[in-house]
Amino acid sequence: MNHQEIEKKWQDYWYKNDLFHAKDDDSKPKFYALIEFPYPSGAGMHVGHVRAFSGLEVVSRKRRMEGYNVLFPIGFDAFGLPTENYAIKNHIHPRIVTDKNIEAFTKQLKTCGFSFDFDRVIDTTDENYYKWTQYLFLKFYESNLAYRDHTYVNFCPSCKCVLSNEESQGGVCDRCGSNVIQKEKDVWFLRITKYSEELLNGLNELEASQRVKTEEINWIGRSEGAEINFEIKGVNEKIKVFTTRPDTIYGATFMVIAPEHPIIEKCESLIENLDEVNDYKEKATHKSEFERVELQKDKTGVRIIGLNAINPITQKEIPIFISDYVMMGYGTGAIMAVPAHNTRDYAFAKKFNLEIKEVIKGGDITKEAYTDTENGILVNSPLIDGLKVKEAKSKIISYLEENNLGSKTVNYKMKDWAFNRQRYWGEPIPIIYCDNCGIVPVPYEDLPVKLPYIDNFEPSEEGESPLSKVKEFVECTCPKCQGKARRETDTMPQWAGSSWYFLRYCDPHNDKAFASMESLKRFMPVDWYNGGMEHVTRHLIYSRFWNEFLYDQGLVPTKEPYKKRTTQGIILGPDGQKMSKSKGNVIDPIEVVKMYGADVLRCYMLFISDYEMTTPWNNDSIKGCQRFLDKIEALNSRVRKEDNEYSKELKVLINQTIKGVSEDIESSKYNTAIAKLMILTNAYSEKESISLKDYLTLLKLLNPFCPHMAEELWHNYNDTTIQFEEYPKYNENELIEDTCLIVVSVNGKVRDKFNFKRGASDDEVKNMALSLDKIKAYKEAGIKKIIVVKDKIVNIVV
RNA sequence: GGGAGAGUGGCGGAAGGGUAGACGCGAUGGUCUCAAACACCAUUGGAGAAAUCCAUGUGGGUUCAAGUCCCAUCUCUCCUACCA
Repeated sequence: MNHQEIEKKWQDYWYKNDLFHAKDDDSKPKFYALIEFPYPSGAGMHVGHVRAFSGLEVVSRKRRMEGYNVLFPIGFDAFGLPTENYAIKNHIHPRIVTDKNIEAFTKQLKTCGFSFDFDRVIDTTDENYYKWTQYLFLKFYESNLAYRDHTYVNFCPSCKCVLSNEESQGGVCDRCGSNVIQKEKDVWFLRITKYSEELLNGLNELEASQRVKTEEINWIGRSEGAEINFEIKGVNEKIKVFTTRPDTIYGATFMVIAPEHPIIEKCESLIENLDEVNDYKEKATHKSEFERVELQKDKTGVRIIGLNAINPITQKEIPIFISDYVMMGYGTGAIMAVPAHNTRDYAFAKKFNLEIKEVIKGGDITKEAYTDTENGILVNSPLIDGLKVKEAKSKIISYLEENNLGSKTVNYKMKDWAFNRQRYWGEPIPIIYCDNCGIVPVPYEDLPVKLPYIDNFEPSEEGESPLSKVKEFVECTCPKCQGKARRETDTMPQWAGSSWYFLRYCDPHNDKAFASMESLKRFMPVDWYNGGMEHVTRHLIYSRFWNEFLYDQGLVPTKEPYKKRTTQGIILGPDGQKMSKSKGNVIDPIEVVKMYGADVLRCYMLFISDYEMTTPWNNDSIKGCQRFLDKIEALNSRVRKEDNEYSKELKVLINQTIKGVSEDIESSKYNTAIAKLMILTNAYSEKESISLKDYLTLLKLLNPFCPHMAEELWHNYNDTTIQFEEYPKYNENELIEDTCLIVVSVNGKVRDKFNFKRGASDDEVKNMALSLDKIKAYKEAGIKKIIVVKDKIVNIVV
C-alpha cells in the first residue's frame, strides 16, 4: 500500500469536511483535550511534538467514537525571543518570520494527520488575540493585582531584559543561558502571591502524578513560622526577621540582613563603616546568583558597625551583618542567626568568630552545627527549657504575640511575577503615563494597543525597549485629561499569551469578549491537559493563577482550569543524548513520515516506551510498527465477508483486547495498548480466515492510533468514515476461558503446570497436583502445608 | 543541602505479592531467490549433554510465595536550591 497516497487522501477528506470541528452542540457530552500549543520555531516540528500530541490525539479519536463532542484545538505561542533574535540576525521582520513558520508548522501537523480543530487556530501575536491579553491585563490592574514598583529584579545582561523568578531558575536565563544579575528597575508585577494559598489548595482537585503536584507544591513553597521584631539599639527602628524555628531564639547570637535591605539607607547616619557596607552591597548586587551560590562554602559579609539589635527575649545586644547568603526576596530579607543549629549560620559564626550558643541538646557544637533537632529538647532557654521542639515553638509564639514582639506567619517561596520585558516581539502593555494624572490605563475601547511595524527592533544598550525609539508610538494623549502623555514601551513576557489561550479556544472568533460565558460553560474545564514536565513550575502555575483570578471576577465558570494533567517523556537522539543540531542527532519527523508514513511514526512514538519516560530514538525498532501495520493490511484478503460474528476461538482474546486497550488508553499506557493490538493481530494472522466482525473490530481499535490505515481498510467494507463509528465494547462474560493453567510450585519454585477446569474446588486441584509425576518425589520429603490460589497456583511446602 | 523518580536480557521495554523478561528490535538457523532485499517459519536471559542450577544494582528482613512490601546501601536521571 502506498502510504503517501492514502494518507494524503484521507487527510484531505477529514480536513475538507471539517470532521474534527467541535460543535456548539450540547446534546452530546463534551470532552476538552488540550495539548500545550507549540512555539512555531523555524526548525519546524520536532519528533518531541509528535509524541507530545499523539497521546491526546488517541484519546480524542477514541472519544469521538464514544459519542463525545470533542474539542481538541491547536494554536501557536508565537511571541518571544527566538523569533526576535532570528529576525535581528537575518534582517527579516518577526511578523513575516512568524507567519511563515506557522504556515510551515500547520502543514507538518496535517501531514501527521492530527485531528485538531483547525477552525480554532490561535496565534498569540494576532492583534485580535492580544487585544484580549491586554484586556485581561487591565482587569488585573483594576483589581490592584498588576502594580508598578521600583526594585531589584532578575536581569539578563545578554538579552537585556527583566526576567521573572520562573524564567531565571538556577540563576540562569531561561532563553540564552547567561548568568542573571540583580538590577534596580521600574517593574510591573502581577500579584500572583495573593493566590498562593488557592494555587496550593487547588491541587487537591487536580488529577495528576505525585511528581507534578510535588513540584508545584515545592515551587509555591509554603512554610509556617514566625515573624519576630528586633529593635535596633538607640533608634526607633525595628528589623523584622522570618524564622521557621522561633523556639531557638535564645540561640540567636547575631543577625544577618540582605545587602539590599532598606534599613541600611534608613540608618545611614549611624553606620560608622558606611563605605565598607556600601561597597559590599554594590558588589553583591552585581554578582550573578550563580556566583553567589558558587561561593557558598566561603561565607562573606560585613559587620555594620554602629547598628546593634536587641534580642527581644534575652534583651541581649547582638551585632548585625550584611551578607549575600541572605536574600531580599525570601521572608523579610533578614534572619536571626542561630549558629549552633544552622549550618550556614555556623559557618558564618566560625569565620567571624561569633558566639555559638547551644539551645537544643544532643549534638557537639564545638565540631559542627547540630541540625537534626526535630525531636530535640530545649536547653539554656529559661522560658521553654525541657520542652520538645514542637511545644517550645507554640509556647514561644504565644509569648511573642502576647507581648507584641512578633506573630505566627506563613511564608511562600513564590514571588510576585515580574511582567514587563524590554523587547519588541511581545504584547504592548496597555498603560499611559501622564504628568498630571500619573499611571492611566488605556480605555477598553482603545484596545488593542497595536505593536507598531518597525524596522529597528534591537534593544538599546541601557536596556530600554526598542519601542521607546518609536515617536509615533510613545507620544499620545492622556485619556483622562487629554494632555500630552507617553505610552509604556515595555512588552509582556512570553508567558502572557499562554496564560489564557485555553479559554480563547472555546470561542476563538469572538470580537465582543475574550470568550462568551456560554461557550466557556460549554467546554470548560479542560478535561485532560498533557504537556511537558518543564512547564509545571511555569506555565501551569501562571495559567491556573489567571483562571482563578478570572473566576473571582465572575468571568469564567470554573475555579480550576484543568481537571487532569499528564506529562510526556522526552525523546533522546539515537545516541542517548538530547537531540541537538550541533550533535547531529536530530530526527526529523517529516523525513520519517516520508519513509514510513504518518501512521507508523505515530504508532512508534507511543510504542517506544511508557509515555512519561525519557527514551532514545531507535532507527531499527520503528520497523516493528511498520510490520504490524503490514500484517493488518495483509489480513484484508482473509476476511469472511458474510460472517458478522466473532470467530469462536478468538472471542475471548478479542474481548480481552477491547478491555485492555481501552483501559490502557485511559491511563496513558499507550505502549501496552499497542502491544495488545499486536497480540490480537498475530493471533488473526495464524488463522486461515477471520470473520468480518473480527476484522472491523480490530480496525476500530486501531483507528485512534493509525487512522489513515484504519480509514482506508474500513472503506473496503463501508461507505462512511470510521471516525464516528461506535467504539467496540467488551462482553463481561466472555473475558475468560473455561479452562485455566494451574502452576504447581514446591517451596515457591515452579515444578509443573497443568490445565484444569476453571472454578474447581481447592481439594480437586490439590489432588490433581499431588498426582503429577514430577511432584510425587517431593511427597516423600513430608508435606507440611499446601496453599491453593483459585485458578492460579498450588504451592506445596515440604 | 532539599525533593521526586528510576535501576530487569545484546537493545527499547512488560509484569494487580502468585509461571520474571509480554510486545517490539536485534541476533542465529531455515524456507523463498541465480543472489540479495522483503516476507515467512523456528530458536533466542546465563551456565549445563541433561536433570537441574543461577538470574530483576548490592546486603538484610517479612511471607507458603518478593522485581513488586519493609530496613539499610550504592548508582543514575529530573526538579529545586545559601529557603532562614
